[in-house]
Amino acid sequence: MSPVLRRLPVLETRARGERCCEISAPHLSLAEAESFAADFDILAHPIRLTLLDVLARQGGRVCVCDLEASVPVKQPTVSHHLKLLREAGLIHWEKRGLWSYYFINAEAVMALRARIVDRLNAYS
Amino acid sequence: MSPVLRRLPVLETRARGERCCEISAPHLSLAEAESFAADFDILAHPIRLTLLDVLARQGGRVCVCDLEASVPVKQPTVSHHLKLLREAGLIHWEKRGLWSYYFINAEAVMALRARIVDRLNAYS
DNA sequence: TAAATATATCGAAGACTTTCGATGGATTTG
DNA sequence: CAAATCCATCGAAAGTCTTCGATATATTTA
Repeated sequence: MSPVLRRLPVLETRARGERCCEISAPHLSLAEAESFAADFDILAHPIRLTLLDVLARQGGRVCVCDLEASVPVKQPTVSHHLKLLREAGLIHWEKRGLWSYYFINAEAVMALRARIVDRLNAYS
Repeated sequence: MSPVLRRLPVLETRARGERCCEISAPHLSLAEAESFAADFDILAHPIRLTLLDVLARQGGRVCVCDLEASVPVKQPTVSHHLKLLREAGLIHWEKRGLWSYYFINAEAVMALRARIVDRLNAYS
């Protein structure tokens, strides 16, 4: 029998209303949980994942018109998702003449990946 | 000057309406993007992250009453998030007498982490 | 200077998510 | 069997997110 199982009370005979288990407080504060959730949230949309994919593959600058051609939504929606990615720090932009060019912030993406991997390592 | 910059057209003199860049089609299909987005989505909530944290730290079974004590929402909300985690395959449950005991599906969490790391590696 | 263009932003509509009170089924205990 | 308890589910209310047409701004070209 594993140590984990030995630690459990006899389940069916426990008095009602009692705590079930010796349980530690969550080590994650609410603020930490919200911050990690925001990390996952920015990635939790297929359009944003695709835009990041195009920008990462291209390596350099890509204009909005080309990004628009790579996803099945209209231009204002592309601009909206680009804004969210920008506000999350994952991409940069630059205006040149009539065009807006976007490019990956590789350092920010690596930092995000590190935070996410750390969190997931706590779970298994 | 980097190869990336040399490949760019002269930005300001490009004819209007033309493609801006030599851009490859996204290598991510819409279905793939949706599937990855779902992976991030299940983790994109502070309550779910906290519940997973408690379950992972405890290692064994935890009853709903104790999970409820570890997050600032009411019992139906805890049950709702547990259901989402269950449907995503990240946790298992078991009823014993009056109580429901939940526990981590460590294999599913590891598989999720592997998919997420793969995807993030494509971005930087 | 007028017309054309790229794209950001606005505002509204619709969809989806979160939360919780109320309820109900299942189980245990007196 | 009655009372108490745990907790899943339901349904409604509120909140948030996504999408897009319309518009505004900046820029370029004729």
